[in-house]
Amino acid sequence: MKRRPPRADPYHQLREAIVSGQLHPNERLVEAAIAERIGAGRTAVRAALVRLDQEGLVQLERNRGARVRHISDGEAMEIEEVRAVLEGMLARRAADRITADRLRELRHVMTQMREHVEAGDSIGYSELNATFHQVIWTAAGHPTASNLVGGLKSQGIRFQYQTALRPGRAERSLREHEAIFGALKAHDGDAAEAAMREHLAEVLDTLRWAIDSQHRTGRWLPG
Amino acid sequence: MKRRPPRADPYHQLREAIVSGQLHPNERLVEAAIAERIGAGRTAVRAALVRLDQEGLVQLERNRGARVRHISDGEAMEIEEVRAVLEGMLARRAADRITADRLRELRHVMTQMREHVEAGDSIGYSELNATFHQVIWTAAGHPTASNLVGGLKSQGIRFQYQTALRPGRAERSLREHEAIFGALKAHDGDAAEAAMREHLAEVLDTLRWAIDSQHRTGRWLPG
DNA sequence: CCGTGGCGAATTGTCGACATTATTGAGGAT
DNA sequence: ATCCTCAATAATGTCGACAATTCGCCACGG
Repeated sequence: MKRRPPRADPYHQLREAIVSGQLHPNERLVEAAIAERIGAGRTAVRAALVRLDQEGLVQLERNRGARVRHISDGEAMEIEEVRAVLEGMLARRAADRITADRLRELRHVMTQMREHVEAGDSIGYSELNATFHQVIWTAAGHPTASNLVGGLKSQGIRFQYQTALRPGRAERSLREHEAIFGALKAHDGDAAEAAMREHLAEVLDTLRWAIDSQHRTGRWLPG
Repeated sequence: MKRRPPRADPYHQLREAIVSGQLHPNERLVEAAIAERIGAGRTAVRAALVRLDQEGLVQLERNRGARVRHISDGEAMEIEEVRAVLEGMLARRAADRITADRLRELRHVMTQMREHVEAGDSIGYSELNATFHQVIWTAAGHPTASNLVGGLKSQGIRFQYQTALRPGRAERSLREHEAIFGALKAHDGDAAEAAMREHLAEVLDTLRWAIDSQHRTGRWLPG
């Protein structure tokens, strides 16, 4: 069951184009060009840019237009740190409140993840990964925190740094998700938060590896 | 007719008006009226509303205009929860990195806080309180987390619920800040996070008290 | 050779006008 | 009295045009 982007409004289109890497960091976003590209008026594009600026995906300078905001190495790590703290809290809450339905859902997602790992499809795995976490957010019943983590540009980071390329990462990630699932199933808040934190600590470690890897392979300009 | 101040950024003016309570929750925000009120064009006001919507201070419905977003009791508590987690992390980091200058600054703020408490000036105290926390954010050197907590509408909450009215709250709050300061001075990350969490747990408790108090004193419509 | 200053193209910021959409209220039928 | 219809009204959404600003480019002078 595939679902296409909910709307074709400039905001979602631009957001998708940015986090998916179609638009590169520091690339200039000219209102008229975008408007024509996606078939909308300049007004709508402008509103979208304001939103994306507030969200941190775009940098908007007065009289100078908009650029795709470049996420530095340090900032990428900061984002993952924040994510770890917030998702840890969410996992703890989710352990108390998760329903049997949601647990089934998670199990289903994990089954698919396993298949994608075995098939070597890291892109599909990444999407399922996002789904897995989102189900937990929902189960936590904490809209405020969910919106904050959802607003973090972590999927953009995964793309920018290709963290999935680390050898053995997928298998390990899978085990970590299983640990989280186990804690949720047992309704053990402490364990859930711990497992989630451990998982995201690994993600952060992989991010460090990816950064280091980029530096070794010729991207010597520090971000 | 009064001449409006020529330099008026609609965004900041509106934001201030909202968090300070000049504009009430659910109050409708008509673009033309605001534009004339603060002497700006409708375009600028519109952009400001988009930003405030993204920030969560304003609710923007398509073809229906904007309202000051009403923060429900539950959401207020959620916000404070998130704040506790994030500020806890920031306090931990600040303990490692804080400089002597910043410590002096904090001590100075605390001295003023003490004076305001003794003078019974809870409004001035509230502002100093905000300053105290902001200094810690700066010391933590973590822009990502700082921006997130800064974006939370916690000062609006303080206003909406009048948490400072709780008997003995100010004195207790003062002691909690001293504990945080002590941990930072000792560069003890664990203690700093613990003290900050304890402080914000107390804030949350006071918030519960304020909510309950409001319900008892005649605001029977649940938020 | 290098800094300087000023056209000129490109792009953004702002305004006004108009189309589109919700909301309100009166009036009539049941 | 209640509900429905439908015009009147008010507010938002969108577009086009124009002013203001930035930036690249090139001639000019030291």
